[in-house]
Order: sequence, then structure tokens, then C-alpha cells
Amino acid sequence: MGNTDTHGNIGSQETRLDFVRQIVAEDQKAGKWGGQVVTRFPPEPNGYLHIGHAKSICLNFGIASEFDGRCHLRFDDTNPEKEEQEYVNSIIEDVRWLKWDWGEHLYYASDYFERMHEYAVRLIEKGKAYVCDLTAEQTREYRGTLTEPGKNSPYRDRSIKENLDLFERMRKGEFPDGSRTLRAKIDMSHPNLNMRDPVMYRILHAAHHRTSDKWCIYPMYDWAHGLEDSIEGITHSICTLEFENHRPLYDWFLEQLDIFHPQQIEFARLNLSYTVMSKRKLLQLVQDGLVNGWDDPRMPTICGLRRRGYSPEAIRSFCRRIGVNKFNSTVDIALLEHCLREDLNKTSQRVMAVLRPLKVVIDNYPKGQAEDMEAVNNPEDPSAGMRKVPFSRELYIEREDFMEEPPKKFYRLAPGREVRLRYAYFVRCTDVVKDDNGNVVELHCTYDPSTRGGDAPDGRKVKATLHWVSAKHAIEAKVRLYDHLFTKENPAESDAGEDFKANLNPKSLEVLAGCQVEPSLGRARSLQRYQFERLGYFCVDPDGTEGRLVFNRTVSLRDPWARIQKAQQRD
RNA sequence: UGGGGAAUAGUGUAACGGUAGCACGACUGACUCUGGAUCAGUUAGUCCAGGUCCGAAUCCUGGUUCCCCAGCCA
Repeated sequence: MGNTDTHGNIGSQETRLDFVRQIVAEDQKAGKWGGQVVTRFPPEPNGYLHIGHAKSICLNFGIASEFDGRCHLRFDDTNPEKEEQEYVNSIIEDVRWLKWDWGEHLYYASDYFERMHEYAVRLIEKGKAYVCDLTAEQTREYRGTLTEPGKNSPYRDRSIKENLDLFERMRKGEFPDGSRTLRAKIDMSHPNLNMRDPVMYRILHAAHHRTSDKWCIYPMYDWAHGLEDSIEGITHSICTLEFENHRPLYDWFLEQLDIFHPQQIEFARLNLSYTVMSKRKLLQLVQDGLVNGWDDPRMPTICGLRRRGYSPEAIRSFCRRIGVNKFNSTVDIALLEHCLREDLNKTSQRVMAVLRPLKVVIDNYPKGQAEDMEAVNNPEDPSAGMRKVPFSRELYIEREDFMEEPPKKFYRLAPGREVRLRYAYFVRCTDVVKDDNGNVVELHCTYDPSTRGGDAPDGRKVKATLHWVSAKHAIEAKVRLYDHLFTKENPAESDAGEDFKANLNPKSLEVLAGCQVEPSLGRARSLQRYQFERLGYFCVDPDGTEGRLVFNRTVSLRDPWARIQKAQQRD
């Protein structure tokens, strides 16, 4: 079982229990189910997991871990037409990556098909289920509407014997797809439409990714899901709000069968600002080529976040902080980014990288000389140690760190001004070289040899410290800058005739080539996370090859100067 | 308009009849060899109307608004 979620705890204050944990705590205290707590995460293997699933995963596995119980990973694979092994694999990978552990408890609904079938026969024998010959369309007509009651199916009163026979022949494959269903006999005038003789089995001559062609009838979710939980002895069946309407049906099935009856608790799914969360919409983005696959770093999928550079700890911390409730809400993506920065700040090694290089020549530094400067790997973690960064006469600094005519509050380099090169020397800008179009192409500076390491013996101060790389030693890299996928907080809010895709952020990806990074990055491995000092957190993209580095910007550092600039532009 | 849920600062949440608190965001300031981090502070809320009570976010009544349900999807 997963460890106690140390990252998930907020400060040192005692953890307040959300309403789900409160119920579980009370049940355990009261000795319900002998104090046992068994939860489950039951994905359908028909797509990739996203941050919304992470909320459910952290809730279920978190509760199991906190209450000394267990959490099952169960694939709800009852629809062979949509499900694939590929998704099973990715889901397993993602839950593992989030550092949760189901131990032995990996299950598949399809493993229970035989047992579910037996239960169905039992219901038929009790006169509580029947084979119905209505077409899908007729079934819909007979169901009635939200305000009008339905009508009984003409097949509703078949004898138990006939139902048993027909159901057996359904299983044997004697009937074509869609020709018959097995339905529960409940109440066609029930105000809850789920209770109007719901379909339990449909005929589907389709190969299943695990059971192959063993079955040609497949259980419906509403029939199957409660049974799966019951069979596994799930004590607390935690699901999303839309299943609240289905609970009476699950209760009915379980009562008719007189089998173990889990307690269902519903909570609200996660919505995040500036992104979409529905599988349908995410699929559309992938299929329309609006993103580069499910693991595009702009996607809210777990694999996308991983590739973006998110850590499992950041996601777990986020899932703990957003809480659990019964009403729809949209969490500000800034909270996710806060959790991200909080974790990466503590754990990422610092390096220097120049995204948009501007050449600097230190005129009074000896030609051909180079020296190693001592740099701190992570000021938040002394055990991360030190490294050496080569310094020489020709350097690159960030283009944004120089302005010929600096506005108010711009502390960085400008003609005649002195700044510090991090871990190196104080330098003063003495000359600006421009091309024919008046663009600054090179800076000339002088350095003060007595400031080696970055401190002035005379105690003089500089307003700014710049990052830099030695031109001769730097490695070239490609960097992808990411921003929110959508320009609107709620992408679904679109003008008439348009859908959410109209709100895609055209600037969600900017690719920078010719970036210059410090030589220690030559050893960077795929998915390794770094802080590029003063810029943000970056992660090595798996796309890169030996000698051809690609970085994804995970998230920028908080940047007051960018804010000031925006404000100045507005004025 | 049948049934089922739900409403607390801009956002996310706590308070379970007894001072409406926390976090994120935003805004100040301090500090800083990252304009990072850290620290201090400011900002702002109980959907509405009645009622019960010494006392109501909490209990009652009546409204309002939002979400879910008419797949042989899950």
C-alpha cells in the first residue's frame, strides 16, 4: 500500500477530514465491516488517465493507505468495442508513476463475467429479469420521458422457463447483435429513469481484449459495476456525482441477490481552469491534430503532465489540497502550478541556460583563458552539492537581460551599468555592437577580477545577477515553451456556431532553437527535471537524442519583472 | 415542468447551534549572488426572504440559481 502522503499534508496542522474520509472514519470507528476499509479505482480501459482521474486515484488509494485498508485497481472492461490492452498498460503505468501500489489486487471485470451470468440467471429464476425483444429504438420509446411514465414491454411477462431458455440461447450466440436484451423487471413508471427496467445484457458479437470470443453477451455498466464491488468486498465505493441517480438501482440488484452490499459515496469531479477534462474533448484534440498526441505536454493527461515535467509529488499534493465535495467547481490552474513549483523548488537541480542568446565579450579577460566557477546545485538542499561551470572571455547572456534604454525598475544590464554574473564576476557594459538594422548583436564588457565568485571585496552592491554560459563550452539545445492550452478560463464558453476548440491558445507552444545550456547538461537523461536559474523549471523531452537536447518548460518561475512590464505597457 | 443532488472571499475549502478560519491568487513591504525561495502584512465571503433561539453558515419554512438523468456507453 502507498506510503503516507507526506507531500499531501498541509503544513503541520492536523489534517481536516473531507466528507468522504469522515464517513470512512466513522464507519471504521463504529466497527462497520469489522473496521475494514477496502476501496477501488475502477477505470474503463478506453482512454488515457488525466488529472481528474488523479483526484479519484489519490482519494481511493489515499483513504486505503490512511485507514490501514487496501485499494484495488480494477479495469471495468465490459464493453469490448471500446477497450484495448494499450489503455490497460498506460493506466497501470500512470497509477504506478503516481506512486500508488495495489499489491496483489489487480482485477478485471471480465474475470467476473461467469459469476455475473450466474447472478443474472438467479434474477430470472426469481422472476426479476426477462428477455426483451424490443429494438433499441423501441426500448427508448417505451421508456417514457422525464415527465411521463414508460410502458411495459410486451415481452415483460414471459415465463421464467422461456426467459431462461432465451437467455441461454443469447449466450450461445443464436441471435444477432441488438435483437434481444436481458432486462431487470422493476417499474416502468418509476420517476428515476434508471429504474425503468434497465438493460442488464446486450448481444455483442465482438472480441474482447481479454476474453476474446468467449462471450457474445456483455453486461451493462449498471448491472456489472455494483457486482464487481460486491464480489471484491469493497466497503466504500467512491464514485462521481452522476452515479448518484444510479445508486437506487445498485441497491435494488444487491438486495434482490442478497449479496455483500458496499456503501457508495459520490463526489464531484475535478474541473481545472484553462483546460478541458472530458475524454471526448481530449480525444478530439488528439484526432484533429490540435495537439501532438495524448502525451503532448499541454494535455492534462497524466502522461502529458509527466512529459511536461510534473512530479508525482506535485500532483498528489494538489489532489490533497483541492479537497473533496459534492458540488461542481473549477479549480484555478494556478493552484496546480503552485504545488508544482513548491515541489520542484525543493527537488530540482539548478543549472544555467540561455534561451535567447546575446553574445558578450569581456574585453579585459585574457584570450584563450577559461576557469571553473563553483556553483550551488540546489540552495534548498545542501546535500545536492556543488558543480563547476566554465567561464571564459566570450559568453552568452539572455537577450532580455540587456536594454539600451532601461525603463524604470529594470535592474539588469544597460550601457555603463554593472551587474553580477552568477557565481562569476561583476561586469560592466562598455560598448554595444549593432547590425545594419540597429539590432543589438553583441555587448562588450569589462570585468572586475577581484569579484571572482560573485562578491565584491569593497562591499559594493549590484542590483542584478544574471545567468550566463560560456560560448565555447555551452551546448546547443532546443527548448519548447508551453502556456495554457486555452485562452479562456472556461473553454466551453464559446460564441454561437463555435465550440471549445475556438478558444485554443495559439501561443500555447513556442519552440526555441539555438538555446545555449551549460555543459553539465550533456549528461541529462530523459525526463530529468531542472531549474534553469531565473527562467523556470525544465524537463528533458524524450524526443531528444544523444547530442541533440530538447527541453520542455514545465512552468516558469514567478516573475515580478514580467508583471511590471505588462503594467508599464498598459500605461 | 418528473426524479436526484448542491450553493461560504476572485478561486478551492474549514467551521457539524457559540469569535466565519486556512490555502491559492492579487496587492504592499522586508530580505536575497535566482526580480526564485523565504518572511511580514493588506484585500475580500455565508444565494435570497422569513422564522426558531440568549445566539444560526449550521435548525425550520418559502423562494432563487446551478449540476445530473430519457445509450443495447461507462
